[in-house]
Amino acid sequence: MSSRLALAELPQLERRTLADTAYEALADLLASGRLTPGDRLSLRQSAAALGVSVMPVREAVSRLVADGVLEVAPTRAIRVPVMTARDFRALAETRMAIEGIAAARTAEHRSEAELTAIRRAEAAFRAEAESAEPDCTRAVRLNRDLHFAIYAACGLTPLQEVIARLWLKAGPVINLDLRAHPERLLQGFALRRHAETLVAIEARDGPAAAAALAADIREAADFILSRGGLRDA
Amino acid sequence: MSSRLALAELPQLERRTLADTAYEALADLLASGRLTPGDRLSLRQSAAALGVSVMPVREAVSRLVADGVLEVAPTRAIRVPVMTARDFRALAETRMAIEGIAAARTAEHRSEAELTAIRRAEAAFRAEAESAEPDCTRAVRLNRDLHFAIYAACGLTPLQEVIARLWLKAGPVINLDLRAHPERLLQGFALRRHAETLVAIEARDGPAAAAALAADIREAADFILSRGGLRDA
DNA sequence: TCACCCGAACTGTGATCACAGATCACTAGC
DNA sequence: GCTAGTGATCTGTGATCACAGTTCGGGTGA
Repeated sequence: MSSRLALAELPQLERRTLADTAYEALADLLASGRLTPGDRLSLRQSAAALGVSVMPVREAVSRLVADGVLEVAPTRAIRVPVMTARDFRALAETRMAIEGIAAARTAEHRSEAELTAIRRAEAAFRAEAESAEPDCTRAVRLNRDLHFAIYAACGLTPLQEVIARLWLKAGPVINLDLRAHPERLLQGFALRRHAETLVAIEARDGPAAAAALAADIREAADFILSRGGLRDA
Repeated sequence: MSSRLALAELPQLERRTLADTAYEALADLLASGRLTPGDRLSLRQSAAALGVSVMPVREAVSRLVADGVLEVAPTRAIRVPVMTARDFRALAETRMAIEGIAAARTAEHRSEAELTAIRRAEAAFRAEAESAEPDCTRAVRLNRDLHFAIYAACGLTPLQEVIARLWLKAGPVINLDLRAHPERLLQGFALRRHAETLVAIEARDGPAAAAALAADIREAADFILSRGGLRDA
């Protein structure tokens, strides 16, 4: 047929189910901290809010439960898990190890284009953090963008997916803390570690990139733990 | 009440839904290689086989899809993903990195009881592999037991969960290969690496444990890739 | 004033039905 | 003989209903 070539250029249009949409909506609620540890979630209420039946929400929730981002209590209530300080520490250590690996690989494998993207993301976060009136919500998103710009260049898709799930799990705690204590952002804690990481990636120094990024995670976690907002183990 | 203490000793009995059971049944099918890459899965047929309605199966499948262990094709067909050689290599490299970390942490933190458990698991696998007529299915299970005995001692629950998901994802490919080429087991490839890992853990040598375990994963992956059973990227 | 109990309203879980789209065997037309 | 089309049957997706267990508020008892 004459249209063979033209048809070949058509992008595969993705199939989005209502469950996918519901998943993203809930994940966003969690990642942005509007759903905080201990909060309960009702299938029917969520469904009503999203304007669909319970079915898609049910599927979305079951995925989030499988990820450990939500949990069903023995009483069958769905809620955001309340992490103990011990749990949070373990999660942070896991993130330091795994995200450190990704940063190291990025430092060793990154292309120039990827380096440019990382530089741009770092600059965007810095601009927000150093601005006269930083917007916390925006800063959190830019911080996430920077981290994932780094992980995207590591060359290992499964590793990225693992990290994305860990972030989803840590999201509620981190954002809850940030909303309660936005001053940390102003002190530019993360800025130095980000700069160190960027320098290491530029220099193709894997171990240094891993160390700097792990330090970033550790300091953020230490800060949150020092606030004492988490339940003891 | 007088029975307060006695009641406190009761273990919380877990609530098992049909969806949980269906999930385990399907996961077992995948991990044991009875469901191989490319196979299609029907909700209704699976439900009939399990003697339940489609609902629990649906939920189980949606979890497995979220884990990347199953996928829904754009035609809405559910199937076991067919990995390209490139995908499998990326998965293996991710596993080498992450499971290496776990092994290193185990070497540095393990208790004597955990070391004993690991020794026992290693001996069990060795006994099966060196027996006159090794049973492949059994050997695969013992190999898994050994690896997870190591990971269980790493002290980081989130890390263990991450690894479990990676194994589920790699399961179909590995088991498919093993069923097609059981001779690798007989040659005792893995035995040396297991022994090296055990020695390193005994000596509390983290880097050595990570290297030995990563080598175990790499050699298994290389063997499978050399068979050419996987589609090119 | 406090503890208890009962019932209404809610919870997640599972089954069933409805529907649009995909498959596949088969046939009509060239 | 081979292709295009057609209809029965299957697919996953979503909505709805049924049910048992939980939660919570209001009343009754002491």
